[in-house]
Amino acid sequence: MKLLIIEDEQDIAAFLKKGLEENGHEAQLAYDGEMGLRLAASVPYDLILLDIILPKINGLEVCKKLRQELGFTNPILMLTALGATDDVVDGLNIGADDYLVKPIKFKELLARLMALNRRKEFSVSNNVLQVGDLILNQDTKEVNRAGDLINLTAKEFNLLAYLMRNKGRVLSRIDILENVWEINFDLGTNVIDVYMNYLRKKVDKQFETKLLHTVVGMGYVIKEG
Amino acid sequence: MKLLIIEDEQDIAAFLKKGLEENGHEAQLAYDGEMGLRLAASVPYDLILLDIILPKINGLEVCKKLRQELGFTNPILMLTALGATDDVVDGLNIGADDYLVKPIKFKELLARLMALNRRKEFSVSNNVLQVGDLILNQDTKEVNRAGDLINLTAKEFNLLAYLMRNKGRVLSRIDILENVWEINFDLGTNVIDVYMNYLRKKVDKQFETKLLHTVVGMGYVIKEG
DNA sequence: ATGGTGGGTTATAAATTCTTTACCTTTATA
DNA sequence: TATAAAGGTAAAGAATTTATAACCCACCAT
Repeated sequence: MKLLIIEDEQDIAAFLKKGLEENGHEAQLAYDGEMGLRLAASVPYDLILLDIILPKINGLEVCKKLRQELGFTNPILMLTALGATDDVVDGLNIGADDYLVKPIKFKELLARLMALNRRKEFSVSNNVLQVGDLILNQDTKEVNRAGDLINLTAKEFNLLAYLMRNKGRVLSRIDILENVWEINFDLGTNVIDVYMNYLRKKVDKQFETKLLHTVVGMGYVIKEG
Repeated sequence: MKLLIIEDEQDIAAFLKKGLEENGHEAQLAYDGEMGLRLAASVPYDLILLDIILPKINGLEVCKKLRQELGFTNPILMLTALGATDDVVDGLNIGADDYLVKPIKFKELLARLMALNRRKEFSVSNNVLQVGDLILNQDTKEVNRAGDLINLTAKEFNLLAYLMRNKGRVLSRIDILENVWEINFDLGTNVIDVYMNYLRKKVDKQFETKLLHTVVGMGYVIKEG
């Protein structure tokens, strides 16, 4: 497993990293909440070990952001000082999966990693794309916006996924034809226009802020602004 | 949720039962391991609270039997005295999902119930797959739905197992061909369609809620929704 | 040989999706 | 502001996809 340890106490962090690596895992360290979030946003971890007491952003806040803003779905295991029951309760309510009380017994940590991992199998790869409040899951082929399930046909789904994979980038019709329709010639068609229209009806119409934008003479983009 | 509390200390048991019921759960009591196993065998509980120190059969033994002999797949939450770390580690290795240290803080218990429930869907034992009320045992090759035994041929079984292992994920015909038929070319066949049809007749037809879904242009999924 | 069973193909109707067409609206710019 | 180009949209028709019944074949036990 590839793990992230967010922990400011250097000796504990080093102890955990060493122990985990000796047991065949790959562990990276972050020394404060900010750094932890930055790493989690750029590397797909299987599990995150998260200390509650941290500089800059505390662990509970980090946990919430991991779940809500980064859409992190793998297990989060919190580290807490003995007796901080309220923190633990908060953490579990915010989206942590488990916790360990310091001082950490390594044997117990490993047992808990196994327990968490057993049930993880699904959220393995992060095949979830997000733009604003629009979420597309490439595994389940489900699309949600602000909680509502949106029903798309296969072509519509592929077009939206392609746009979302290139969020913020303007895609020409040729780009889109090549990548979604797998055609590299033919410009005498307006299928794309028609499909953008379909998508808009399903994705944007009933919402205030529009995500699908036309750039006249250039193509289409999906973005929040 | 329907819970079973296996606990010999009457005051703790009563305290738990009362608290859980006040929070909208249904709780039953067993005062020793034997009674606990008997109840678990006859009633389908969503979760079991299990004390480790028990008369007749101790909690660890009960836990093992629940998993191995009764095929109980829902969460087991162990109750343990402060400091009994080894018991906890053993319990987690044997198949428990979590533990609580006595004295029990009720607020924490509730938070943990929520946390367990969120991830409950993934069954613990590796050889038993479950989607809704459909249960497939990869060891005995038995398939049940709502208690009825369903008779499948080998191919049907493998196809269903593959779908269930990927519950919620839409699988393309190519995925299925590769994994169930072990063919990586050939698309001039519709065996899959035909077999899905067989499965539907046996698995879905006589039930109100359908589990097998086709996603036009993408493939098939098994899921509850 | 015979009949049953599992595994697979073919054929076809029905459902759904895709594409084109035709016409309308908006935008850029001279 | 006039004009051409670009984009939006409804609707019809084409094409693809899926469900299902019927059929075929190989294998196995009798």
